[in-house]
Amino acid sequence: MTVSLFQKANQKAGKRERTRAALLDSALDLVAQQGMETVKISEITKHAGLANGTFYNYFTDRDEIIWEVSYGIAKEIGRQIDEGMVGVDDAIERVLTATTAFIDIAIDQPEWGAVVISSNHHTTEMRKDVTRFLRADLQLGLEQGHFSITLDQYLLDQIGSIIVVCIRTQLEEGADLNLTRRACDYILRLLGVAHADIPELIAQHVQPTATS
Amino acid sequence: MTVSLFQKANQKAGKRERTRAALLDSALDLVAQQGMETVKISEITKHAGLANGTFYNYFTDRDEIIWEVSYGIAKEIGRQIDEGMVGVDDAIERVLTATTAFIDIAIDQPEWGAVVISSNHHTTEMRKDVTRFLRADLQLGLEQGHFSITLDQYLLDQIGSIIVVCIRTQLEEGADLNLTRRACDYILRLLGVAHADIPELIAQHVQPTATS
DNA sequence: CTCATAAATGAGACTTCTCTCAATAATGAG
DNA sequence: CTCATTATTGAGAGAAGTCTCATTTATGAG
Repeated sequence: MTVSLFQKANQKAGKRERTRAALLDSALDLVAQQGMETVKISEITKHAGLANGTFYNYFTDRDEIIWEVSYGIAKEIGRQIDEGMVGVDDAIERVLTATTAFIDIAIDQPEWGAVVISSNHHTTEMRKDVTRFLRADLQLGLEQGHFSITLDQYLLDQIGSIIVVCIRTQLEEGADLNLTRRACDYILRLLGVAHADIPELIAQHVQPTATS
Repeated sequence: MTVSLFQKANQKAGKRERTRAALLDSALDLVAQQGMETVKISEITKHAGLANGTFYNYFTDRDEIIWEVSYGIAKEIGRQIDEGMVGVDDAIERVLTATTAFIDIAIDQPEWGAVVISSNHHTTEMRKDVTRFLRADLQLGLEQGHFSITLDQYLLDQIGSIIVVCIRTQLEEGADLNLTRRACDYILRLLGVAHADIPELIAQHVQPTATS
């Protein structure tokens, strides 16, 4: 159940780094279970197998660690998405690839999905971070003549929100590839892609295999 | 600044009803300012000009009053929207009318807008309540051959979420009729309305006059 | 192995609320 | 106006956390 996003590459780092990562991973776990609002410091330390006071050797307060958890996840998801996009040149393909990758990651790792959803509601900053990967692809699509849109943060928020609803629904009701396909459909409709072309485009890109 | 949704028709009711309504209106005000999570009971009573203990003559705990506030608003918005829809027969017109009315109400009365946004995130029940007015109109649109959709809660959530993003953006950045028009545009695109028809449809329905 | 340094510990002082209740005040029917 | 009923009051007990700090424990360079 426990993932170790922060421990990851730090196995051989000094004790200080390892304890810090243990606290972050513990916080991630708890945020996943109960949301960002209600996690208690005493829970984070207990769940990490540490004493209460240890927390204060590493973070000044609750907000600080919660923010680092969110940001760490956002960066990691961005990294994973980029990984799968190398060599994809067509803007529509890029949008579909990124969207399905994003949703797959969030569903495969519900801890992250929960954080993505909370962050999206609560901070404009995180929202910009999460939608940044889309902006360049939409710009490309405009240049390639695929889209009929006004490209600004409002549009990015609307698309991000389609993705978030898709993730939230699957987290609540169970994974369902069909909902991912429909999210892709809705996004292409929003972007003004010709209605008749959409089914074929999606069929190619949303295969019933999960990400690695 | 203070609205009196709950006091409204109760001016002549007994003292009990008036105090209860005062607490609800006070809670509404505070929820609007700081969200549903952080409102304290002691704040609600203080802001209503009552003593702390009075709260417990009317509600058992925080959740109870917060839920009543949300639900009261949802019902009132539904009522106001229905009011403006009498005699509108075409499904597309109905969807546009309801959408713009909803957004206008939430922007005109930011207290309500804030609650709508919070409720949407937090309870499936409230989400169903808020999207109920749409369901029948989408069914009508299917029968009239206007839409190309699968009509279920997922679609309703996606449309609701477009509206919520529109409201959130305007609450954060100031009222902007253009964002309302674009939300309508996005919704019609989502519903599969022919791209070429949309501008004209929207121009008729989103006038630069606010609701009554 | 030794020892200076760094890390971890957890009891408890503090803070910030919620909720109770005996005492007080207001209400309105007769 | 009277008085039983109903509503309000606010002090304080209790619950649930946060954060501090003197003390103990672990680490690893020499």
